[in-house]
Amino acid sequence: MKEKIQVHVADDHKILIEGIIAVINTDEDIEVEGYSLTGKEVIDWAEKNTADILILDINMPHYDGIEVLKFFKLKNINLKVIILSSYDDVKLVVEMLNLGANGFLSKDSAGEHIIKAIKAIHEGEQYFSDAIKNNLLKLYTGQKVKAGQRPESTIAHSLTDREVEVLKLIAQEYSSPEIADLLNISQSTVDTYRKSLLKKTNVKNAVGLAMYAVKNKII
Amino acid sequence: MKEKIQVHVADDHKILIEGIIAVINTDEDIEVEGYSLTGKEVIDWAEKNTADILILDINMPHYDGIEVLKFFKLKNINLKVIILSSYDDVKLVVEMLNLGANGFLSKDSAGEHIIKAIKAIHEGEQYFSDAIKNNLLKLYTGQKVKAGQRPESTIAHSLTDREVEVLKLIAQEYSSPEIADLLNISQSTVDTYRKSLLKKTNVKNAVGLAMYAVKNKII
DNA sequence: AACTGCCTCCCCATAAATGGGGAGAAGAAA
DNA sequence: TTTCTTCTCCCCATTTATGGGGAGGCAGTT
Repeated sequence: MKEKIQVHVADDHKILIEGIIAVINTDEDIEVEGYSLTGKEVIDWAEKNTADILILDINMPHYDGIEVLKFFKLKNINLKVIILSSYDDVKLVVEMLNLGANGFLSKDSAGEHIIKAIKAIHEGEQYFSDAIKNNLLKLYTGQKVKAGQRPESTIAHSLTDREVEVLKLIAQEYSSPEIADLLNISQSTVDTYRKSLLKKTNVKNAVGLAMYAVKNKII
Repeated sequence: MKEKIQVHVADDHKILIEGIIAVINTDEDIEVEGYSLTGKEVIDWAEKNTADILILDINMPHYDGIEVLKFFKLKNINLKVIILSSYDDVKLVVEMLNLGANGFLSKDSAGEHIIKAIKAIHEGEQYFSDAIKNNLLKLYTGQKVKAGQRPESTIAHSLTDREVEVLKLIAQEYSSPEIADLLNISQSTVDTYRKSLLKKTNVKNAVGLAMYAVKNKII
């Protein structure tokens, strides 16, 4: 008799965690090792414990999914990660793939998909919700997304630290003069960041930046 | 032996529904009658079927929670409704109370709270997540929120149809000249709407309007 | 008839945002 | 050393957004 696959679940919605646990418990080969309610809890947990697979929500208080992945990369923590997402945002998927995520599940998908995803990823494959897979294929026409293969990021023009700082403040309704004040830099500099943010994110105006920040869980 | 309380669950996240069903099944007095994945499904269901209590997500595709409540009011459908919310937005709570919602559960709350909420509401009381209750009390100091009582809305300066139209376009990155074009009105008029929107929503700028639109599920 | 809410448009002015360009300093990477 | 990135700041100009006011038309209510 083989060992059960150990899974850790991280999501800020307790009800959802309970649902996932209930679903996973219907399968004999998988076991929920524990759960975390915030990104901080995940990081604390990962420093002392381990599991085979982490199911990770991208939207959590105190360090979101992306920051958790960055932490793992930094600390060389090797954990297979399934991203649980409300969004089928392709840019986000690419960024997370580059950060080491192994699969993506939309919260819309039925519970049974969790089981499939866990087993596939445990076997070293990748797993994508249909919606996400389709979006990916549209982007990387000709490139197939299958086990062991990872599409190269072409749009990962990731924002610099300072750009993210400014973006956060823009999304919080601050004007350029106010941001300049808060960051102790000149308004010209803030405006420079505005321009590069508009270019990099490919949106039209500050509203678009705010929406981008929301979608990408920057705020 | 008394009848079980019949509950219908509406949420666009199947996993969450499964979680709620799993939780509810642990209680002997409650039974899940069925579920819906979109607002439209809820409305279709409500026209032919009934239950004691509806657990309703505010954020669903094809008619969101608020529109479902409005439909119930219009059709005089009397169903006790528990709102399942990711947001503790007070304005939203007040609006939904006025539309006939009986209780509010944050998705953050543990599963056991669902049971409590269902039973309380079935007894004719109201039920609020702690976070929501606290916010409400802050607003209506002195007014107690308990069974049979419903706080009067003081901030329900609900937006007019045209204002909502403009707001939607603002949140989609359109500028005033563009909106004027789309709605076949003059830029001056669009700017007038911008002003009244800023006043009514009490935000600072277009970014704030966009965020308001997101929070209040207007887009 | 008087009132009220909503939609529409205009005047004025200032503040803010966008779009283009250039450029220096510091530090990391090659 | 040279190259690259990031952060910083400035010039220019135009377009948008914000803030204040007023006002007519229209529909529905009292």
